[in-house]
Amino acid sequence: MKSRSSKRGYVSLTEVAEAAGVSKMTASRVLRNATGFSEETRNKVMREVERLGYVPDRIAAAFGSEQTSTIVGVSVPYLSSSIFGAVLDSMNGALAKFGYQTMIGAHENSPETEETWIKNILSWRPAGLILSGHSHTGATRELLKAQGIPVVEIWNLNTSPIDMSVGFNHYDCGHEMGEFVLSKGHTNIGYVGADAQAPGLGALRRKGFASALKSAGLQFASEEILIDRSGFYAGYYGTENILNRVGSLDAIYYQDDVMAIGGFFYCQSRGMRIPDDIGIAGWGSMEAASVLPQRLTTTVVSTQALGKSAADTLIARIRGEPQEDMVITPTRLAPGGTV
Amino acid sequence: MKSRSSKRGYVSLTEVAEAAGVSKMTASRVLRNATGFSEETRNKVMREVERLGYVPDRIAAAFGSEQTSTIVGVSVPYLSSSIFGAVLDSMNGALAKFGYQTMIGAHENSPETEETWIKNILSWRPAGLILSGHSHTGATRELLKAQGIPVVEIWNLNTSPIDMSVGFNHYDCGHEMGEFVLSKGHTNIGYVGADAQAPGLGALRRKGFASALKSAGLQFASEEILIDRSGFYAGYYGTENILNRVGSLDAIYYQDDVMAIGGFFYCQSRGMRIPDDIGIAGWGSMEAASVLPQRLTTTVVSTQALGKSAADTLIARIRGEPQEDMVITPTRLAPGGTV
DNA sequence: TAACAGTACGTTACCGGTAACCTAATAACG
DNA sequence: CGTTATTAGGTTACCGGTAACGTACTGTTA
Repeated sequence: MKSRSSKRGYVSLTEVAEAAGVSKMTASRVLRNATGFSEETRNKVMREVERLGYVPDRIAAAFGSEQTSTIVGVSVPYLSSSIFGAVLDSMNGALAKFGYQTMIGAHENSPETEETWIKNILSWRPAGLILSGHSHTGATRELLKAQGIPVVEIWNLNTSPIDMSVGFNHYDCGHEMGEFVLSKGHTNIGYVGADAQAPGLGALRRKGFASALKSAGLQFASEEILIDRSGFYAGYYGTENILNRVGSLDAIYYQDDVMAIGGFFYCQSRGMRIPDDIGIAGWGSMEAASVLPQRLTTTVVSTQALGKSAADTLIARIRGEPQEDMVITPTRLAPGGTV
Repeated sequence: MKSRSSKRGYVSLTEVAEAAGVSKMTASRVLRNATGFSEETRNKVMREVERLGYVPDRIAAAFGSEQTSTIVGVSVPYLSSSIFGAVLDSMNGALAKFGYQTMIGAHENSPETEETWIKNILSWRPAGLILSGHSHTGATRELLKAQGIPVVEIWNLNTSPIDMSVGFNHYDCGHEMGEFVLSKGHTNIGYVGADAQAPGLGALRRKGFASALKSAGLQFASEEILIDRSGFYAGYYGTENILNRVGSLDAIYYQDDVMAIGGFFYCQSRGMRIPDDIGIAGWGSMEAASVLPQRLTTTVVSTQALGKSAADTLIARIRGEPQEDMVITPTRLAPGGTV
C-alpha cells in the first residue's frame, strides 16, 4: 500500500515520473495543471500518483517557485471571541476553497505582539495577510509596505490602509446609535466598555456616539471602561459601577452586545424596567441576545459578509485583479425594544 | 534602510555571512543557536543581521532540514465557538512560545472534511497535529499512523488514540451530573441538545447521564436534539419544543451551558421557578452563566488547562521526550443553584 | 518542398537553507 | 613534549520541486 523509497519515506515526484515513464518536469506540469502535455500523459501520471499515494510537498514547491507560498496569515485580537471566531470561520472557508492555508495569530490588541507575529509569519513567504488590529506599529507599516505583500485590514474601514481595508465604519455605527438614543428622548447617557490592553474598536464607536451627543449639546454623563476583556460579567459589573457612581442614567451605550446583555441582567436584577427606567444599546447582533425578553437595540453586522469579503478581496489582489482599496461592509441599526 | 540584492529582494543568509566575513554555514549556526562558534563570531553575525534586516526564510529552512517544519496543524469543529476559541487561544499561545506556527482548519464535525484538510496540511510537513474531531475516517487513522507524525486528539479522552489523547472524560461528566440530578430527587428528566451534522461530544455526556438514570431504573423522559449548532436560541427553542411535547419535566440536562442558559430564559419567560418548578443543568462553565440570577448547575472545565496541556504534550512528543499517551484534564461538578 | 509555427516533451540550473563531513588550531593529558 | 581530545569554522552535497530554455516531431503554408 505504501511504497517508501526516498529518505523521508515519502513518494517523491521523481518516483512518480519514473513510474509513469516521463520526466519529472512533465509530471510537475500535470500536477500543477499547467500546459504542455497530452491527455494520455496526464492519465499515465495520475494513475501513478494514485497508485503510489503521492503527497505533494508544498514546502519544496514554495521553495522552488521563488514566489510566495499558499499561506495566508490572519491575525485577530483573540480567538476566544465569538465575533472574531465567526469572521475567522467564514474567512477560513473562503480561503480554503481557493487552496490557501490559514496561519493564525492572536495579538491581544497589542501592536507590538502583532509586529512580532508579522515578522514571524513573513518568514513563511505568505501570499497575503489579513490583519484585524486597528493600530499597527510604525515598523509594521514600513515592513509590510516595503515587502509589497497583499494586506487586507479588516474590522474597521481604514481610510489610509497599508494596502486594502474591508470593514465596518465603527465611528458611524456609534454616531447613528447616538442619534437614535437621543431621538428617544434620553439625555442622561452613560457608556460602558472594557479595554484589556490597548483600546479596541469599541473606542471608535464611543467617539461616534459622543459626537452625536455633542451635536445635541450633550456629552456622556459618565463613562466606565473596565480594564478587562469584554464579557457578560464585565457588562454586568460595569453597569453596577457606573450606576453606583452617578446614581441613575436614562440609557447606557455598551461597547458590544455581550456587555449590553450583561448590563441588561444587572438592571433586571435590580428591578429596573427596560426601557422605561433605563435604555440599553449594544453593537454586533450577537446570538446571545436572542434569549432576552425584548429585542436588543443594537447595530446588526454580518460577520459572514465581512469574512468572505475580506477573503475575496485578498484573493483578487493576489491574483492581480483590479480591486477596490476600501470595501465597506454594511451595518444596520436594529431599533429593538430596549431603548 | 533596506538593502536588496537577491532576486526576491530579500537579504539572504549568504549576504549576511559575507558581510560578517564568515561562511554561510557559520551564520546559519549562529542563527539557529547551534554550537560551534565563538561569542565574537555571534556578535559579528548578529550585527549584520540587524543592519541588513535579515528575515529568515523558513520555507528554505524546512526544505533544507529534510525533517519537518515548525508548523502545527490544529483542527476544530468551528472557529466560531467560544469554547473552542478559548482552547485555541491557549494552545496557540503555548505553541507560539516554542516557535511553532498554527495552521487552522474547521471540519464542522465531518470526518470527511477533516480527512481532506489533513491531507492538505500534511503536504506542509507539519511537526505535529492537534485534532478535535472525535471520530475520524479509517483512511485518516491509517494515513496518520503510517506517517508516524505526532498527533494529539483533544477534547475527549480517547481510550484508543491514534497517537496521544488529551481531554475530558465526557461520559463521566454526564454520569456524574446524572447522579447529582437524581440525588436532588428528580425523576422526570429530559435532554436538550443540538447536532448540526454528526454527533459531537455532547452525545457522550448524554450517554453518561443516561447510564446514571439506568442505574436508578430510569431513562430520559424525552430527548430533543435539534439539527442545528448549539446556541442560546437553540437552547431556548429546544426547551420550548420538549416542554410542549411532554407537558412538564422535573429537570433538563443540556448539551452545554449555552443551551442551558437559553433554556433558563425560556423557563423564566414562562414564569417557571428554577429550580422549584424545573431544574437546569449544563456543561462547560461558560462565562455567559455569570449573569444569571442563580449560579448555574454545571460541570466546570478548564479550557486553558486543556489547551496548554495539549500543546505541551505535543511539543514533548515532537522533542522525543517520554510522554503519557493519555492525559486527562480534570473537571468538577459545580452544584450551583439551578437544580 | 523548404520554411515556419506550434505542441509535447526533456535538460539544466537553481531556490536558501541544513546535514554531514573535514580541517586547522588550541587545550588537555600522561 | 608528543599524542589525543575539543573547539571553531569551512566545504560540499543535497533537499524536491519549478523556471527557463532547448529539441524533437508534427502539421501548415507559400
